[in-house]
Amino acid sequence: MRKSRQEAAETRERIVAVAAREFNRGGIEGTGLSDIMKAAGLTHGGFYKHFSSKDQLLTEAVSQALERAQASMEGPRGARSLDGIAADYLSKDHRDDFDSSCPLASLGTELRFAESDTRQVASKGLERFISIVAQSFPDLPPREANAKAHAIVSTMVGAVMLSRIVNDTRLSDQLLRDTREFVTKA
Amino acid sequence: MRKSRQEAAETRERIVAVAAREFNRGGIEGTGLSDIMKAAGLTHGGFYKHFSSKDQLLTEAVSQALERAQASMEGPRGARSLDGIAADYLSKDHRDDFDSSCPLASLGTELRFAESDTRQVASKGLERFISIVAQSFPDLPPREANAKAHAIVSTMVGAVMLSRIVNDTRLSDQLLRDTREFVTKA
DNA sequence: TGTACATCAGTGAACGCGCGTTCACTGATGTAC
DNA sequence: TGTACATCAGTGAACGCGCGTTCACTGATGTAC
Repeated sequence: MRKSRQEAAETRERIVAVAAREFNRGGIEGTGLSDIMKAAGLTHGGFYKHFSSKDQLLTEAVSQALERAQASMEGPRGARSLDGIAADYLSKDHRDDFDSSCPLASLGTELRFAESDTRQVASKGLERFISIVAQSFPDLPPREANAKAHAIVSTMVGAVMLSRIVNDTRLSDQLLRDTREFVTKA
Repeated sequence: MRKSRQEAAETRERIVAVAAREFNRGGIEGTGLSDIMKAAGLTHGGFYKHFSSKDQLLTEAVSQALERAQASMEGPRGARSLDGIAADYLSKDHRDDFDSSCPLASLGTELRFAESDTRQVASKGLERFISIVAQSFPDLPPREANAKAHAIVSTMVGAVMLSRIVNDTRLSDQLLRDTREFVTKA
């Protein structure tokens, strides 16, 4: 049954990638380790050969999800324009797709119950998000650019979260569209 | 052991009020019926004399929490000014106090897993919030006022949620302050 | 290079625990006469 | 107004279930000589 070191390393990566998707989709408490292991093509018993706890996996999954979500915000020469970032972040695709969703918008209110390590990773991801958005205001003094970025990141995360709660598609779409226009003009 | 009809009605109200606070504080999945009943001074067994399920209680608790949070946004003559609403919503008090917290900011990402009734109540509460904020723009055409309100509500809900995740107090405070200034100038 | 042994990735059963829910029971309240 | 009975709010034990975690086991991989 033993797998080679390389296979084992690949398995571990696969679990983290699957976990990032499953947590985004089902929430932290709503997603069991069995769900994740099954989605990774394994049985649940082997989990602890790779991770010491659900929380450790969560921390790595949130970290990877943040990286993946933010990768598309940066082009070859630093951050993309705010218009481009907002167009992606506030798209129906982002709302409906959990594979590369921003975990701040997917797991937001659950993250405050997570252990210290996870919150640390989430905080760092938020700071990076803020700094990417702040780069869209090269003409503003750094303090002002940062302050504006704080508000705009809050706006985008809030809009995606709310658009997912609402059970009326029209309102959900409208929230995204109006917020995108608002951010673009900011 | 039987209580009078009035006492029973008071007990039911007390459970809903306590539940609103406890759900806001601990999240939906993180708060057990035993926790709520204990906080209401009862044992868990009697729960089903008042409610048919946890979800029914959740629906009523979210409804009441929304009403309580929005009551302070309206004065004797309609909605208060946006400055006043933002000052309260984006205060440290709101961030740190779960007794009368807005459930959109406390339970946000968990609400999308709730049953249809609960999501309906949350959606209606969001629409009411939007309409209150839209009243702050009496000089704008209704369509524009509504669009602006969509973005501003997203901003406020997002900022409070993020300020609760972050484990660095300075960043948390800054998020609230910067967002408040941004909203006030909008 | 070949052999003997140690390692360990993955399996599947089992663990204790807390959850939402049910139930038999109690005894004060409500109702019928 | 008083009495006999039905109702039912609240108690506390019990239920089945799924969770995170542990464990004995398997057998291919890795290591030592």
